Amino acid sequence: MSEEVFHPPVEELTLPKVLAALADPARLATVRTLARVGESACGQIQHDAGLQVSKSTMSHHLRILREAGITYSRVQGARRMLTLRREDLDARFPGLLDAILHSELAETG
Amino acid sequence: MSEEVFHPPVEELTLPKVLAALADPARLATVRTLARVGESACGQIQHDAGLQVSKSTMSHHLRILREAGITYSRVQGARRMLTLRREDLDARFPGLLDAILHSELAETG
DNA sequence: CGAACAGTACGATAATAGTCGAACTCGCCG
DNA sequence: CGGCGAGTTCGACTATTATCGTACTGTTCG
Repeated sequence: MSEEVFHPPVEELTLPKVLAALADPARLATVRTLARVGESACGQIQHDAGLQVSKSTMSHHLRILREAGITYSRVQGARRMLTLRREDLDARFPGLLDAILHSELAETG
Repeated sequence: MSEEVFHPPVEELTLPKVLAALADPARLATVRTLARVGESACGQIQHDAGLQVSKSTMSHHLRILREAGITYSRVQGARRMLTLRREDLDARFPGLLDAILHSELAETG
């Protein structure tokens, strides 16, 4: 009801899509940041994650995450507040998100 | 010593590369098959996984998996015998491989 | 030896993905 | 109202990826 953008239902999340969404350093950093700070807005996430990309590129990455079912976005005024869809991800791919969040040391190579 | 092809050392495995390698249905099927049957040769894996691609495409996918550090390949006669690098993956990304292998129901969407 | 088999390497092609800047929408506030 | 800030959308460009067929290397076996 209060949803203003598309989010795939939990039963439609697919492993290839989720993995593809996470297989990008910028998006991985985004997910880690979101896990750390909880709910946050696009620009704030970009800042907190230290991502040096253009606004449109950031928007693109956030769309990939959202359409893969990794993040949830609610509109609050002029902002989009994002959260991780932890429960949905855990329900569909148990242990996956935790494994990724706990592999912090291995992200850059 | 007996290695005849390149394998990245465990400390050089990176999460984006591993996730990218797994973010493909054909390669995911390959990994699941390898987890199920243990050691197997390229052609046999392709058959067991039910992959309908050309030989060169299969070879390409197997190279991606090997270079991401997901599989180990040893030469035995005319064949390459492949195994999952379970221990290395578990050491570097604890829980990741298990999470992926246990998500069998969610692969196709 | 020579044919069949296992797999790789190469080159081409088509599709996908990442990046940006500019233009746009919407809400907020002075 | 008018401008600013937050994001999205769009079009262009580039780079990467998936796929294939063909040619190749090396192995096994009749």
